[in-house]
Amino acid sequence: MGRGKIVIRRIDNSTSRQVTFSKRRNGLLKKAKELAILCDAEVGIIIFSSTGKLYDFASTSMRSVIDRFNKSKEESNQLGNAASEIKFWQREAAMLRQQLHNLQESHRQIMGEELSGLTVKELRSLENQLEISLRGVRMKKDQLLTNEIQELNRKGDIIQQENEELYKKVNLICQENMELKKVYGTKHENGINRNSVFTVSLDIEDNLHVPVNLQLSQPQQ
Amino acid sequence: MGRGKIVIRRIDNSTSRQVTFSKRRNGLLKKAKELAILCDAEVGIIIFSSTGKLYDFASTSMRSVIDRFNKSKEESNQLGNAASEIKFWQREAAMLRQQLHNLQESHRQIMGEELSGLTVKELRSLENQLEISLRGVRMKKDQLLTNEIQELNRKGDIIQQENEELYKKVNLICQENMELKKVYGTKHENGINRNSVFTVSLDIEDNLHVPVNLQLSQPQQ
DNA sequence: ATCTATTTATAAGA
DNA sequence: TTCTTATAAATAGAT
Repeated sequence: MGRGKIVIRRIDNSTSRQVTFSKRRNGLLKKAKELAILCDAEVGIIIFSSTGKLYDFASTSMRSVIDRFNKSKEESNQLGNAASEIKFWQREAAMLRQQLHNLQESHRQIMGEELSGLTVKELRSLENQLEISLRGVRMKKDQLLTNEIQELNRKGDIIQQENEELYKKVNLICQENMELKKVYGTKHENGINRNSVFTVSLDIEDNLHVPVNLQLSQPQQ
Repeated sequence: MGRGKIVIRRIDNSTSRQVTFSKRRNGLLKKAKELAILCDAEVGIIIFSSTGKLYDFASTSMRSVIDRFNKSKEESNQLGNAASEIKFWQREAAMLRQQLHNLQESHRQIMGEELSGLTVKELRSLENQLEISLRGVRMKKDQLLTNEIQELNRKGDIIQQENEELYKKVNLICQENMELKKVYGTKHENGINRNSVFTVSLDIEDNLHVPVNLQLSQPQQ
């Protein structure tokens, strides 16, 4: 795969050999990673260049790969006198790996992947489970939203109440002002006081509508 | 590099995964051999399929590769150092336990349990995922049922066709019998032949309705 | 390193 | 598993 075909034989030119090594090594490692991911395999690669430099890849860990290799090669323990504690932890890890694998499997199915191989009955039970889950999630969500609405309504009520009290106070003060004006108004007909009171009154009436609307509107989000 | 581009992600369909594993494993091993030869490198590859089957290659010998690897890593704690190996497996187990724990958590949530602590946004995403899963499961189930119906219809058709042919044959034989009776009938008026022929004809007509009904009825289950 | 003409690998389909 | 074939990917050789 290149400008020309080559025969598989040691490359004589040391520079070309070096370049090709670098390119192909990367290719090999990439493909090993892909194989591990695509096919859910455990892969380990060890490469020593002709100059002795080490390059390696392991989809899990090299130790795990090599240990598994040794175990697989001779069902007995050839690592020599492996202490029983090592054996214990290895079994522990194997057991956990198995559990993880099983859970991953069922998780994938729940997520709607890997459905081939299931019977209609199994699919029906899965469907049922998903419906139950969906109901649960929706109920929880609705509850949260309802709580939020209630909370907003409560706050709205408080604010409205506050405003009503303020409104009463303002009216009271207006009244007081009127009384005062009646007493002192004829002395200053230039209207400065009248105008300022009028403006304040308008502002307050505008603001009073806000909390009322707040309570009636649907909380967004 | 194929009829279509693929993303590097675990292949869901177990059959395709198996086929791809087989193809790519061969490709990887071939490239490893080429690298070793072309570039005068020492290469070792260990592959475990998802079903646990071992495939390996070593340009020299796996023992040599692994020994060199261990030496190169300059880990005094090679395959022999028990203390470090125990530590390794303990760490491995802890890591796996953590993974298992995380997956269990998310699995519980997917199953509609343990929903407290989730925000509305998270619940919405969960709901969405469940809907997608449910759609997938239902699609798969419907497909299986549809296939079953098709298969039943196909079988029904075949049986009906068979019966039609049998019906034709019977008619032909009846006709023949009639002819024979015309010729020999006057000689034996005791009616034994006539009765037996009549009975056979009735039976066959009864049977003929069965396959027709079979094809029209909806397959159950 | 980067470019690209070619070869090679392989995805999809029987 | 093995074959075929269209297409994607790797890479040999050049720059």
